[in-house]
Amino acid sequence: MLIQLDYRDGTPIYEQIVNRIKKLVLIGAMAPDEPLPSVRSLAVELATNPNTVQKAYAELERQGVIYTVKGRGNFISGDKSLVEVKKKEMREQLMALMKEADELGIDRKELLKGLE
Amino acid sequence: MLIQLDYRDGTPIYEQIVNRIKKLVLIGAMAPDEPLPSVRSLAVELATNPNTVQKAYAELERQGVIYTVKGRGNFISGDKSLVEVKKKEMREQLMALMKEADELGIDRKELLKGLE
Amino acid sequence: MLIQLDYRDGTPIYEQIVNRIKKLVLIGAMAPDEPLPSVRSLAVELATNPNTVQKAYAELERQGVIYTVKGRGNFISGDKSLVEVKKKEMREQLMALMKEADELGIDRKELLKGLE
Amino acid sequence: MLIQLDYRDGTPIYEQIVNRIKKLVLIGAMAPDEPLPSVRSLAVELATNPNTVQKAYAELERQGVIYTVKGRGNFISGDKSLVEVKKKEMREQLMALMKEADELGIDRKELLKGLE
DNA sequence: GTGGTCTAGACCACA
DNA sequence: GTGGTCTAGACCACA
Repeated sequence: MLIQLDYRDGTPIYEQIVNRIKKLVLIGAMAPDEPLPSVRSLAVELATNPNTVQKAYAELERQGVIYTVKGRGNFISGDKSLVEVKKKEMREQLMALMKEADELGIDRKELLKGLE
Repeated sequence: MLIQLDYRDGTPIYEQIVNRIKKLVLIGAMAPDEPLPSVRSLAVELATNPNTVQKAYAELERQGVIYTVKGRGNFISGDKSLVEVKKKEMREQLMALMKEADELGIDRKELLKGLE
Repeated sequence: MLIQLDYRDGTPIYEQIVNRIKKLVLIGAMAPDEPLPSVRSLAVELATNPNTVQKAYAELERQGVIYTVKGRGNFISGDKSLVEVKKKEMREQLMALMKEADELGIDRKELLKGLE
Repeated sequence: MLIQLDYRDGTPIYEQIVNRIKKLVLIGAMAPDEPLPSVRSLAVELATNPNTVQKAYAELERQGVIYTVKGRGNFISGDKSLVEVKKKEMREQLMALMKEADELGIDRKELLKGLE
């Protein structure tokens, strides 16, 4: 798996793993029901602790990105609507930004110029 | 000062203080060279630890939002370009968002629809 | 046999097999003394590990739902009172629920409204 | 705090802690914004590992039962609707039970007799 | 082999 | 002092 950790950046390792895998799923690099590397093997690959990978996988399962089968491993969920969820999140971020701009008297048009 | 802390929201208290004061300055609620409440008095007002307020003020000084005069207190910087700095930050956020959208194959136009 | 496993749902596979077979017996889909598929064939059918099916059968035997004849295979028990046992279990669950409701000050009548 | 662990029972310790605290909140034994014992002190009290308590608290926060303030501690959420949520859960359990009874040809009235 | 839980203990940010 | 993250390693259920 193409996961690169950045030990300098402040975000926790387990969170970096979560984000990376979510990204891989979002861009379609990992197909539904495709198995993820085992907790232990990924830990070795990333030179980190199995507990840390475990924490990342647990969070991914909680978010519905993957599912776990005891004794078998972890697999990508078939949830195709993940991109839709992401889109919604981005819309919310944009609207919050626009609201902030308004409060500061910054022109929306100017802010968005050339972004389309 | 009109600062309301939200203990439930996860962001550290010192960061909430920083954000609130930046906001107050940005919207013009605090004029250049206006004094801020002393560390101790604000700590009392917010029912928090003086260390926390101190940390917030240090961060604000680092960002150039306020300046400290030893023995006299803390004051709002006269930096009128603060809004400009903010605008630049917002542009960067927007460009990062657009880049992410591209990676996920989300149409920029669709994402920005109705925001102007 | 009409057994469908759900790998996404968290319950262990051997337990799903146990539950499914108990259900089949309870609803009368499997008659007393009827033979069950062999461990190996069911394992193949379910694309799972023979150990898993073995564990499920052992548990079913422990519960008295099936019986094993060495060299011949596994068979449904003639225990017609299985439904009675189930009914008793359900009563116990209901009474535990009612007890919990009492502790929380939830009205039993309200909780049971429209269920008869 | 009145928390008793049962090391014999199979449910994980962290989950027992979660359940106990939820119960205490549900029955009103702990008021909103009341502080919980610190991770370390509860670990000592229960003769368990701080990580285990930490895991329980993290889960409680995820469920909205408590909220965390870094450097200060954990506090009970003011969510009064917790009982409502619980009631809804119990209704769902009851309806599932009734459905199962129907499938087995068990009379609902008989099953519910004397429970009100 | 695979995931889940737990211990013992360290280090860090925050208050 | 308080919570959050992480390491190193053990033990267990499950497949």
